[in-house]
Amino acid sequence: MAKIESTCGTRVALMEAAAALFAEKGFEVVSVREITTLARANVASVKYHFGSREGLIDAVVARMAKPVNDERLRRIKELEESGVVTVTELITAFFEPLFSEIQNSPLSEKLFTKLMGRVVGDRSYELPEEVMGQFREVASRYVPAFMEACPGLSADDVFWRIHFCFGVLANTLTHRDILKKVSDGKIGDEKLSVTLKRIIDFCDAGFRQ
Amino acid sequence: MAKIESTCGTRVALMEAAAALFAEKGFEVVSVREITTLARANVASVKYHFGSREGLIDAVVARMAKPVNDERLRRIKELEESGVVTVTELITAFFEPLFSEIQNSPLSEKLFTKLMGRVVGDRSYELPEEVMGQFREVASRYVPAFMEACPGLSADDVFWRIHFCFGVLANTLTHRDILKKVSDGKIGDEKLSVTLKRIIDFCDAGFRQ
DNA sequence: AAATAATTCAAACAATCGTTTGAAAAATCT
DNA sequence: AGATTTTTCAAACGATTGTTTGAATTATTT
Repeated sequence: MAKIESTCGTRVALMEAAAALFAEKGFEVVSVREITTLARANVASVKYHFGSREGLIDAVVARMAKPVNDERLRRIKELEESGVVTVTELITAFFEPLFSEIQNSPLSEKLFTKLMGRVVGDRSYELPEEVMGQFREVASRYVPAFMEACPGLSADDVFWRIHFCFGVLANTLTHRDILKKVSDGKIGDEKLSVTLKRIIDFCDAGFRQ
Repeated sequence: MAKIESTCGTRVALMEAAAALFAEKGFEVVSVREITTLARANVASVKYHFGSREGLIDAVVARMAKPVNDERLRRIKELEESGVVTVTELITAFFEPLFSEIQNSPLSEKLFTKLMGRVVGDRSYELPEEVMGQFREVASRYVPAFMEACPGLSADDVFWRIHFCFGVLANTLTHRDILKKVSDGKIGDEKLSVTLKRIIDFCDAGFRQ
């Protein structure tokens, strides 16, 4: 694995090395020594800068989730101010911020995508309370909006369908490369924006049935 | 965690204890000693009966996946012999065997569901070659069938949509209890068959758009 | 330039990891 | 019954885990 250069200190180098390794292998199976070696830092630097290994994970996850969730909130406010909101608009407002963040990340698209998928999908570790709070706030905005956009649906229906959309998202992010394997390299090389459109179309149809 | 009684020897006790722990925590974070303690067996018994820790994981996963994939193959043969096949029938034939197996499992429904979700969703570990072979065979049957059932779709479309269905399945299995948390206990207590119907309806609509 | 604070470092901590050993116990076969 | 195979067991293996220490180094402030 290539070494990662730090442009502003050990702290950032640690987070970027950790992010790359977490993406590749998952949170639970990456050791502190792997991270510090890749970041060209001392083993003790993790404790010094983040308190513990878990503190580093939390920092990495939080730094990644924050701009996405902020943009989700900004988008739904914008939508609600503009009048009647459709399911399609809501799904798009929920999914797109993730993908634009992927494209702006310092990590390679592939790594960032995998890492983001793990944040959403892995539950071997506890999400940091800071990120849980973000998700709760996002949910508290989007769930009522979805219910208003689908007057025929019960709260159960809406909750479940949002949950399904999450599943599509998480699985696609984490295992995007699997398609290439299964199809002998014929499928899975398209641009991220094309994949995003597939996801939105699928979830939109599933939601509206 | 409650102790697990063995009805036919250490080997089975190890597999059941391992299955329960893998379900609860994930494959990577459960130690051999945790497993043997829960199974009331010696540490060395894992090496004796399964060769290694990985051998035990493989055995647990294979034992779980086999009847499901067998039933999937039986179902699609049955469908194809009966004439024209619809997307809805294919999705049902693919999903239902999993859920009937869940209900027949010696594990509690909750644990088996989580474990099955990890088998489908976790990619921190490599699926055993035996199970990979099962999945390949199932895919080689279902993909052409889906393409025939959706004459308007390209191979790309079909692959991606099957992938999305997998995502819905994996996420629902692993994180079924999350809905209860997010909704303050109001949602998520329904019967498994009801949830299965939700999944099928969602994927069916998403697939046919 | 001296003093103070922030950061890095090699080395070691106890704990746990999966695995191995060789003998004791249990089960099976002759 | 004795002989043979299968299974269990306590104990230890080296390797690796996250964390901690206290001194050396660097950066910042006075």
